[in-house]
Amino acid sequence: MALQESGEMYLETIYVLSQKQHLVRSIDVAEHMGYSKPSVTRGLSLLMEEGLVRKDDNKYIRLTEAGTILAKRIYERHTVLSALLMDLGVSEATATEDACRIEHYISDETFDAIKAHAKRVASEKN
Amino acid sequence: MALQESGEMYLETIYVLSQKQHLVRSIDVAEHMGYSKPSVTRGLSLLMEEGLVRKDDNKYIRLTEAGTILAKRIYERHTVLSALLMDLGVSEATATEDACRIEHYISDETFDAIKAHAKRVASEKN
DNA sequence: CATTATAGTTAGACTCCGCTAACCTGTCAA
DNA sequence: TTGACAGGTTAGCGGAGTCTAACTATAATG
Repeated sequence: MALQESGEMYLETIYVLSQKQHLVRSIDVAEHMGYSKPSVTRGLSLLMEEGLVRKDDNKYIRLTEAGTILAKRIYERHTVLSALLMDLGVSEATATEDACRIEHYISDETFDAIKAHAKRVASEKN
Repeated sequence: MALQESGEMYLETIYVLSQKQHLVRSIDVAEHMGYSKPSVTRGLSLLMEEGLVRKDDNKYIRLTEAGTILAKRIYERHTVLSALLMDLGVSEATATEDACRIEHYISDETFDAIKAHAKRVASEKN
């Protein structure tokens, strides 16, 4: 079954954290998301069942290949969406916050259209 | 407490339906949303507790003043959002569908920015 | 008048996804 | 060596919001 918003947020968080620290633990995810430790244990165990995440012998969290693909996809939505909002004049803080929710709910078609728009805007600026 | 996506969808549905048929029953809401009758009973009862909806003696559903204000607000988000998406080249069907989900998750600031953008686009076309 | 269909409700199950409480385990310092 | 602390897990709760099954009430029809 398709991932819910919750699962997508875990993936994205792991992806973002592993870009700045290389070793990601459950507690890091919990602190970053403002969740309790058990919530993270539970959330990650579901993602592990789906083969999107694994933990090594030291409990460090890794995205699998499939998980990485999904995480990148979500994160790209996030960046493109917040760029769109900022382009429309929304403050960075709000744009980031709103993008973080919207990113889970847009179709591929809409996302592609937004990406194409961003490209046009970028080329106009040169 | 603030309304959830679910409650907002009921309000919006009642609002839309009451614009085209004047008398709205639970079953209409259920059919329009693809929900079971008991789900609608339950959903509406929560909205009634919050004073957003009431039923008259014949069980016809009405929005209260407060409910109408909220419903209009949500519906406006819907129309403005789908207009934006279509302006970006998204098909009407997808734009409507995506707007229907996104509308519940954008901040006032973002909505205002989108509305301002729509205004600019409209004036450019003249 | 009895039957059937329609609308609504009640009761209760289930999923998702948070939470707290309590426990286990390993590390590090006194 | 022991004691504290940090990180992780287990068990179980609770709210939101859907569902089905089964009931009630009302209206239409033969």
